[in-house]
Amino acid sequence: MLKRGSRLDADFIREVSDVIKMLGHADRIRMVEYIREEERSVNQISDWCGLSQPVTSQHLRLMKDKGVLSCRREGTKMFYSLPNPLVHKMLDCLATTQEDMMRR
Amino acid sequence: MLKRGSRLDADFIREVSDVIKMLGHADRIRMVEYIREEERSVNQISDWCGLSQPVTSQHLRLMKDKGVLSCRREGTKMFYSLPNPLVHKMLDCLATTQEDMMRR
DNA sequence: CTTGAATATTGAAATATATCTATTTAACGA
DNA sequence: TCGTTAAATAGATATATTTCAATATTCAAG
Repeated sequence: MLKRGSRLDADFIREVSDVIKMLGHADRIRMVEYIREEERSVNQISDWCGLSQPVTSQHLRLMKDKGVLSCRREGTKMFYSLPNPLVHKMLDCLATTQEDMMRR
Repeated sequence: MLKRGSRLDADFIREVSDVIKMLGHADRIRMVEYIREEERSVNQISDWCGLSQPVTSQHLRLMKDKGVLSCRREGTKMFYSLPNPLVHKMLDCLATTQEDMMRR
C-alpha cells in the first residue's frame, strides 16, 4: 500500500483537475450519481434533477468534453453513461464519507 | 459492500461539492498533496508550487474556508495541515488512478 | 417534405474565480 | 519602539462559469 513515492505527475494533475472541476457542482454530482446507475436520456436527467433542458444539456456537454461522460444516440434520444473510472472512485469516496459521517 | 441504496443526501452534496470544487484546480491539488505529507508554512508552499505569496495565501484561505485545510500559528509562521478525510480519500483515488493508467 | 419529439446551440447577462501590485497586519527580537 | 520576517488583505483587472430565453438541429414517422 504505497503512499510516499507515488507523487502525482504534472500532466496527470492537469488532466484530472478538469475532471474534478466537473464534480465541483452540486447539480452535476446529482447527475453523475443518477447516470451511474444506468445510462439515461437527457429528459430523464433533467426531470430527475429538476433542471431545464438547455441547462441539463449544457452540463452534459461540458462533462462529455472533459471525459467524464460518454453518450450514444438512439433515435431522437441521447443516452449518457459514465465509463470514467476516476469518477466512479470519487463517487465511492463520497458514499463512504457520507456513511462515516452518519456513523459518528 | 453496499453500492445501491446509498444515495447521497442533498445537504451532503451541497457541502462536499464545495470541497471538491477546491480540488478542481491544478495548483491546489499540488498544494494539498504537498501539505498532506506534513504540515507546511506558506513560504514552503509557495516555493514548492512556484506561486507568489499572495496567490498562495489566497488559495490557502479559500481551502481553509471550505474546510479543506486547517492552520496553526507558530511565531510569525503559519502552518497548514490537511485533516479532511474526504480530501485524503480523493488524493488516494488520484494516486491509484495514476497507477492504473501507468500499468496499462 | 412536413411534422413532432428530443436534444443541442447561441448570445446575452449575471455571477464567480483567479491573478496582480501594493499595502497592511502580526509576531518577534534587539 | 524599531526593524525584520512571514503572512494576509485590498482593490483592480481579466477571465471563466452559470443561467436563461430563443432558436436551431437531428431523427423518425407518415
